[in-house]
Amino acid sequence: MKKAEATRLMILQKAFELIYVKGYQTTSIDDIIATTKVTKGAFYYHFKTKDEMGLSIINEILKPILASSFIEPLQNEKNPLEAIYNLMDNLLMKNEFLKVEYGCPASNFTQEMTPWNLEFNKALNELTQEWTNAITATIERGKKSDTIRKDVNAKQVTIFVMSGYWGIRNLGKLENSKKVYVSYLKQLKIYLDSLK
Amino acid sequence: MKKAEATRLMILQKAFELIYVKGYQTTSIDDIIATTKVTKGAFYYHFKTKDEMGLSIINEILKPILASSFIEPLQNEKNPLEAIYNLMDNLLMKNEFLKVEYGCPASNFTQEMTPWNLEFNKALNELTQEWTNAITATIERGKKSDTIRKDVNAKQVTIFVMSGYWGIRNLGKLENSKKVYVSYLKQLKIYLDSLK
DNA sequence: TTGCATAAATACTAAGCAGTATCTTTTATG
DNA sequence: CATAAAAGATACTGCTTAGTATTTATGCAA
Repeated sequence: MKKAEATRLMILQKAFELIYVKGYQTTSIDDIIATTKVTKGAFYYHFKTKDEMGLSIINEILKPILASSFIEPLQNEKNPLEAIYNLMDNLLMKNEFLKVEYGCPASNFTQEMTPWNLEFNKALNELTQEWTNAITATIERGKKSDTIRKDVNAKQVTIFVMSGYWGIRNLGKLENSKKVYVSYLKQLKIYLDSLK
Repeated sequence: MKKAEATRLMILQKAFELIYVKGYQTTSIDDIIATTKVTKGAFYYHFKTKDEMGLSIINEILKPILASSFIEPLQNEKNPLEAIYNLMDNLLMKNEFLKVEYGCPASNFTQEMTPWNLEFNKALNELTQEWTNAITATIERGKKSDTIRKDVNAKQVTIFVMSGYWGIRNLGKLENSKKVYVSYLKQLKIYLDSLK
């Protein structure tokens, strides 16, 4: 029971890294069993299909990453606007797992799987919704504590900020350079300051 | 010479539409010859490989679209900030070819082909660079005509605006709704106004 | 009309793909 | 230690893929 759970998680982890680099469609099960050194029998013991594995990656790998790296940091800072800026700065410039040349895993997944796979779409939507809610809540906190103007539309700002993040990840991927991240962050700061 | 050129273009056009909907990897040559009703012999007469066709799509289909729908509109309006806003509004809300559920073709291509295909990356980079230059030039025009503050960093603003566009296309794809476009556009307007 | 390059049709190949059937090993429990 | 279930190994299947080899039709210059 214990060791099996470990292999399952190891498969998910390694498969996730492969998919992050190569994309879901182009990562074959043979690729996965080659890098995990797990046999096909073992793979199909743990997962009925490739898509079941893909969904497990979203729910068991991506969700915890979202919680720890995308949501928690927002809740541990006092100043809401600083919290949002620092989150982005950390994700783009300091996070060691997310690489500029591979973009954002959730964004990649979305681009690749949506709209032709409904189950993936649903799982990714939930993921995004969680992040959206966390950012919106942070802005509302700012409005309550008077660090953000009352007339600011929290939901709209969230969408604007999130779209910028996804877009700059894609742009960084294209240019293979963090330079664009720096520009983005500077303008993000200016934009966020305008909400005070 | 004439009819052959026509079939070639027809293949590119139909293949582009298929790829826009399904993605490059998952669009097979058999898919393409089925929908174009062109035989494999004809296809491989016009294109040495699938990737050569893909590059031709970028250069012969995407580039003209970029010029006519993404760049020209910027040059035909007097007020630079309005030009940028109206461009985005048109692309997101009014353009009949670009569908919310399929996102932005260039962004999709970038996400899917970069970083593992250098030639695609180069072609897409040129494409993006052209758009970047056009937006930056528009902002500089605004600075000269005093409709935009002199201390505004044109390049930075361009990157910020472009990343927002790409991101919101991806978000729209995920939610399969133009609602997010409306939110994005409202905040874009506020942001652009802050540059006056 | 003949000759020849351009253009297109047909049938094939070799490799890769997700998934399965069947067997063997490991592990937990009485 | 016996045994049954859990976990993993191996070999295979049927199908799809990009690309090729070869043949056939078309259009145009002489």
